[in-house]
Formats: sequence, structure tokens, C-alpha cells
Amino acid sequence: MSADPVPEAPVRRPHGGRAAGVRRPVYDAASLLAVAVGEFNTRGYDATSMEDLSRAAGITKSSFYHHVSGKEDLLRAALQRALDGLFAILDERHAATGLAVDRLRYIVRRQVEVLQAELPYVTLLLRLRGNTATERWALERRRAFDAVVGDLVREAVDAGQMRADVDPAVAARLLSGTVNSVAEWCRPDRSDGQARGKTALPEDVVRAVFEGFLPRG
Amino acid sequence: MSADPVPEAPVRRPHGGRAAGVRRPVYDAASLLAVAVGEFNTRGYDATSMEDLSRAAGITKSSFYHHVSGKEDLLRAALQRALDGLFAILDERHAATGLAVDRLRYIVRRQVEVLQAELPYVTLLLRLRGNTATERWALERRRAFDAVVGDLVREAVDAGQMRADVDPAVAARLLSGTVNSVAEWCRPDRSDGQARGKTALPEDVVRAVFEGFLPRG
DNA sequence: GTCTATAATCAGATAGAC
DNA sequence: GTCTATCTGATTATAGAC
Repeated sequence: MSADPVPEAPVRRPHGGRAAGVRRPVYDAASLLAVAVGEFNTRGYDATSMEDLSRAAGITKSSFYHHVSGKEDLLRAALQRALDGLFAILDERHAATGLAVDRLRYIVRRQVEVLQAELPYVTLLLRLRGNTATERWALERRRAFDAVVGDLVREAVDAGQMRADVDPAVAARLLSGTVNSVAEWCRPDRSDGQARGKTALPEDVVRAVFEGFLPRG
Repeated sequence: MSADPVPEAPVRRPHGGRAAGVRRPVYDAASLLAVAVGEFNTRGYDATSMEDLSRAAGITKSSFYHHVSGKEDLLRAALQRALDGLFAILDERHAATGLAVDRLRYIVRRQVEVLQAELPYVTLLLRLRGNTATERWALERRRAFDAVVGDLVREAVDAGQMRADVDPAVAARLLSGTVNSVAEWCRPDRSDGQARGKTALPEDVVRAVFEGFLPRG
């Protein structure tokens, strides 16, 4: 179920120097990808020009093209990374064994964790419209992930581990929607769970989804 | 708290006829807006050209410009309609009086109903990036709506009507996120609650958010 | 109201000097 | 590796005939 792991950013130093004190631009492919994804998420993929990207990287458009093959390739690399992170969850032990509802709970928690760890890449994935072949490929992969979750919800409902008075298909979509909505406001710097530490958010999402917001008892 | 109501589509018939049997194009401003919003939601606002819009309306780009003043004005009209629908909820009786948790429940239900009734317009609103002044205006209005909901969540938590072990700010965002995620898969034609009728979805969302997906008891 | 034709601008991408 | 200059095509918008 997993895909090829994306190689981690090899830090390569450029030859040409700049005036000392000037904010150092990024040069290697992985860093340029990070810059690009940031711009994509700020303006939207379609509204972001190669000029925008190169400016954000601190070089001209031509220099930028020396490092990357094009706009869509940047998008594909970013989406690959997001999808690899998500699909890797499904290979984990607790996602593949045990009660359906427990596997579901584990996947939800891990999904939020991956979303936090790979925030810009997952955010980009969640905002696709499907205009290019690359986008449609990623959307299809994403649907495959959601289908696994959907099947698990149905299994849990059938086993009486989840409430049956909400249609399983609707429940699955609300569940995914709730998890994915975190990308729209989560910021990596800020610990979103206030004073309860950095790991609080995944558990909050699990509680909200499975137990709801009403007081216990 | 409400804004000016948007006038309902005055059906105005065009003079120039077409060959009978050919699919009749739309001519009045409201119909062209509906067409445009549909295209915006399919491709994304930035990726949709005026050529795309005019082709979808069945006329040339120049003719299209005869009816509308520009791309951004179409966007503003659409966002106005979505925001009016949402803010009108806050003026309703059950949204303004009663226990905080009950007001919240009512708002969530009505939000889903408005989302269903004005689906394309609300969808467009929820996908904004803030590239133009119009988008930023709409985003600010949307944030104001969310702030009202956020305050209500805090009030409900403080009153012990909602669980206190999830940060109120996080709870409010998860709540809004869950509701808004419906726009990503809800289709007006299909009755999403399966065999339980068309009005099932709002209640399903309310149950999911407040009671969670675990079985009762 | 609709059309063809055309501005004026900006997009993604490349050539080739240094 | 970076740059200036340029190509090619798409984009928003307008002019003006019918």
C-alpha cells in the first residue's frame, strides 16, 4: 500500500556566493520544493507564477528553471511526499490489526500527526481541483486512501462498534472532513493544544470524532 | 449582523433568438452568475478564464462582457450571496436565545442547511485564498462568522454544557471544519442520507459533532 | 446583444552569454 | 549557477461592425 519513500533533502552548498549579511537563498531541489509549496499554499497553485516562486527563492526565473523542470513537476513531488506519508500509516501495525473501531481510531490519530509533520504538503494535496493529469493522479490516490477508511467505518458500524443511526458513507466523509479541516488552521510553530503540549491535537481530534463535544456521562 | 439581501434572479428574456432546438443559453445576470460559480468550483477561481465562462454560458467572451463587468465582480456577487445566507442564521430566534449549547446546535444544523441550499456559493466562499481585495473582504466576513461560533463554544464550555477536556478554540475550529467539509462532497441532486430523506444530513452532522460516532450508552 | 478583431499584459519555458 | 533577453501562447478587457 505504500509508495517509494521520498529521499530526504541532501544539503548541497552552492558555488556562487552572495554579499554577506544578505538573507541566504536556498539552492538544492528539496529546499526549492519547500519554498514552492509554501507559495502554492499561500496563493493557490494556479495563482502562483514561476516568477513568484523564483522571487521567493531569491533567484531569477531562469535560474530557478536550472534547478526544477517545471511547475507541475514541483507539484507532483510535493503531492508524492504527502501521499507517501498518508499511505505509510496504513502499513503500520495498529492500522492493520485489531477491532475495526480501534484501527480507525489509530488511523485518525496518525493522520493528524502526519498532517502536522508534513503540513504544507498535505495541505496542498487537500486543495487540489484536478485540472492537470498530475492533480487527477493525486486525487485518485487520495480517494483510494479515503476508501480504505470508508470500508473500515462500514466494518465498524456493522460490528456495532460505531453508531448505526448515521449512514456509514456519511460518517466516513464527516470523519475525513474533520481530520482534513485541521490543515486549514493548524500552524506548526504554535502548539495548538494550548498548554497541554504539542501532542494534544491528535488526541483532541480522536475524542471529538468518536465521543463528540458533549460532556461525558 | 445580517447584510443586504441579494435580489432574486429577475427572469429577463433576450431579444436575439437562436436556431430552435439548440440548447438555450442563459442571458440574465443571475443565471450567468450561477454558470460562472459552477465553473469556478470545477476548476478553481484562478484557473477559470473568462473564455471558459463565456463558453459555458453559450456565448462569446465579448458578449459575456456585455452582461458582467468582470471576473472579480462575479466573484463578489457570489460571495455576497453565500455570506448573506450564513449571517442570516445568526439573526434567527433559536440562534440568539437559549442555552449556549442549544444555540450552537441550532446554528450547526442551519449552517448545513444553508450549505445545501446555497451549495455552489458557499463552496466558493470556503475555498478562497485571499489573493484579491474581494477575497480578503469575504475572508474577513467569514472569520467574523466563525468568531461568533467560537465565542458560543467558549460560553458553552464555561457553562459545563460542552466537554472541557478539549480546548474551546480547537473545538470551535473542529466544529466549523466538520460542517464546512460537507461542501466537498455534498451533491444537491443526491439525497445524501441514503433512504432517510433529504433532511437527514443536517441532523447527522449535529449528532456526529455533539455525540460522536461511538454507540450511545 | 452578439459578433470578429485586437489591444495590452502576463504566463511557462528556453537560448545563450558570463 | 546565474543572468538578460526572448519566444510562444493564454489572459483580461475593449473597439466597433452588424
